[in-house]
Amino acid sequence: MSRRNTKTQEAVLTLLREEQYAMSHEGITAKLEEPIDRVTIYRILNRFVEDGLVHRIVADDGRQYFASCAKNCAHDLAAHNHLHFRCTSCDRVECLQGPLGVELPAGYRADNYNIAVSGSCKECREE
Amino acid sequence: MSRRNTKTQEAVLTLLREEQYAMSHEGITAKLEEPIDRVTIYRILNRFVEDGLVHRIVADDGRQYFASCAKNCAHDLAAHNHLHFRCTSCDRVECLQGPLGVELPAGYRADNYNIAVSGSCKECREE
DNA sequence: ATTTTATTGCAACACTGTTGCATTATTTGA
DNA sequence: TCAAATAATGCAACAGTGTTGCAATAAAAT
Repeated sequence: MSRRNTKTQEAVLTLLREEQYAMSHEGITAKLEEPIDRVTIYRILNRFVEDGLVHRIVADDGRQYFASCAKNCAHDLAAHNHLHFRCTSCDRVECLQGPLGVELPAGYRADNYNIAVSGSCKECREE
Repeated sequence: MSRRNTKTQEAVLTLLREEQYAMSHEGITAKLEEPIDRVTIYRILNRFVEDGLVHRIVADDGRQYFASCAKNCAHDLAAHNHLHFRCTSCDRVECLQGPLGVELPAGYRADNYNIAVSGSCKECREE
């Protein structure tokens, strides 16, 4: 199951790398110049997550957001252990600051961290 | 919009209070003796959340889970600032330990904390 | 007992994300 | 360079979660 290079994948990855916010499928669709099928976008994103190029955040609106991984964070669980903030006004999701001291009780194993706080971001509050 | 007492609401609240895990709509339906309409359950749960009787967790499967609030946590945002763990084997969601030191950058306001970690719980790992 | 209106149940919908399958396009290797 | 193998795409259809509209029901208030 080796990967192939395609324009569509390139377009999505470039978009995610340029954007400072985590993007939902909806946001990605909106920003793409050439329209790409909804299903294809989801499949591309899932592949990126599998390959560790992108990380997946489930915000507290229950939707998936995707953000380009910082370099070398591929498959590094700890690197995904940071805070995500969703602004309920502008609906942007951003990754904030470094790792949090989230500790599980003995005997538990974490496979995925999903730390999502929602509220109003600085920009929206200043308006 | 004052509230009225009904058997259905009583049944759902009792269920949530007896259960040590946070429950999804699905789980609630499964445990109810008298069947209650899906829509009604959602409406009851949303009312409970509004009234601060129950808190809502969005796990990293994107689904809503509901847990009876500890006494006096009603509308107290800080009290909801704790870790939620979803076991991907037994699919149970539990509320773990005390508040976390989640700090937002200056200018941000948090309206909702949703800290969800998934993995394997102690019980499932011991099997 | 009667009125008021919160609650319920049904049908229908909106939305997110996935699966199946035929078609297209990238790789690979002769 | 061309042909075969197969990854990626697009369309249709589906599954699941959660919501809204509306008529029927039932709790509370008079």
